[in-house]
Amino acid sequence: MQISELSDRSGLTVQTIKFYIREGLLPRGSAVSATRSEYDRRHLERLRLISALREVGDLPVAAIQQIITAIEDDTVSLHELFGTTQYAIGPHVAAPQDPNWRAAREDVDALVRELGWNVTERAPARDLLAHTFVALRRLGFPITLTDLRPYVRAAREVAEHEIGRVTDGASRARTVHSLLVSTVLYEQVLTALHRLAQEDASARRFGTG
Amino acid sequence: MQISELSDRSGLTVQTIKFYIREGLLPRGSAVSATRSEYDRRHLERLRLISALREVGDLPVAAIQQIITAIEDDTVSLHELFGTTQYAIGPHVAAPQDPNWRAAREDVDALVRELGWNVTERAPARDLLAHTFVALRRLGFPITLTDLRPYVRAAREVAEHEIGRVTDGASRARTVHSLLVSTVLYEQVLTALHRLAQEDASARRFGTG
DNA sequence: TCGCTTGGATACCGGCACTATCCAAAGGGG
DNA sequence: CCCCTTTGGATAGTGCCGGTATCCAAGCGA
Repeated sequence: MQISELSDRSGLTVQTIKFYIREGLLPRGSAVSATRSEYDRRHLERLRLISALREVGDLPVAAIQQIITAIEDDTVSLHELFGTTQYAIGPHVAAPQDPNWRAAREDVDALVRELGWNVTERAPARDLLAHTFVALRRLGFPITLTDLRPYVRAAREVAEHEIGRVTDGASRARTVHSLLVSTVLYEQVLTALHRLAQEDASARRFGTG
Repeated sequence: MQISELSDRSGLTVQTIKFYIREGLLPRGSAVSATRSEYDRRHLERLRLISALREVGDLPVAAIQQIITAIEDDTVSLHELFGTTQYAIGPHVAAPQDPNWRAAREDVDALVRELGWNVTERAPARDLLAHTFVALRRLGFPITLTDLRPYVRAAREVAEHEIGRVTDGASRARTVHSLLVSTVLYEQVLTALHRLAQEDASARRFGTG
């Protein structure tokens, strides 16, 4: 198919597709002549993946580029791809020497150790959690490990479910999509349901009717 | 205190503080002379709140502005403030006439109804969830209500815990902070723990050691 | 033949969250 | 009292990001 058809079917403009090619998110079509290239189903699927990661997952283009690079390297295992995705998602904070921050990060590391979770030292999610600790404490809402218990429980159950859902038998492409979907997209599902459940709880507690 | 001290204590530059005043996130100090204003503890607390919502919650300035406006209006109830926050957080999607989108949104509405949740029709989280449905289906990963069960359970438990934690006896300012913290900041806590739990699950399932 | 599409390159744009500058009018230490 | 710094307030500029727009030469196709 030509780029115009790719555009129609993906819902993205030709310009945007060219942009994604420039940025290395999408491989070039196979050149048929100097002014014609042929695109196939995989290009379309790739574009759908990019759209999902951008529009739903809200990932920056640069992060998607890193993920794509890992996807296209067949020597990258599923777990390594997972790590790449986590790292690309961020946040990327240069650890400040603020003692409060250091203490929070220490608490996070202790928590992970206590839970026995097998998580990289560099996982940005550690920083994200530490960041929330610092902010909570600065606002005068100290956080303790018992406060976290319900969150840990919920996170563990949901994560277990997600990783278990990754289809392992199919093609690598399919499996990889399955993994990304389970992590990036279902994170949004959890967030959305969390907000809805909060609103309901708020209505019951504070609502007037 | 003067603006320079406010700057030191909040960790924000004088420029940024002035910017927040211009944007209506922070009230002006009480003018002492043409070139001197007095700031107090509330200004500092406000700045800490703004920083938390910006840096940890990743809210845009415009969203924080809406929340602040609601905070400062004493006639706004806690539940209304909650709604304002949810709305400010977004996403703000102009519902397209795409039939897939309509169907997804219908599914979300049906789910909310079935759960008996008391949630506004306009809650952006409905759109967020619908958005994920569309993306998942386009990628060939259809989603069913049973898939959602673990998420619903987790979301409900955590939300219940959060709303229950909102301190109701203290001053309005304190209660309001408590509510915002419980929603915006703990959303990040949940996200971070979710990612960590996923990495652990991934390590166990796909890890090499 | 003639208009439309394409590949490829380059330039440009709008939104966002600051950041820099400037000015006149105070402080305030020596 | 002098002079250096700080401040309030306004206006302009910056850097990043994710696209858009434009242009050109080279096909394609009716």
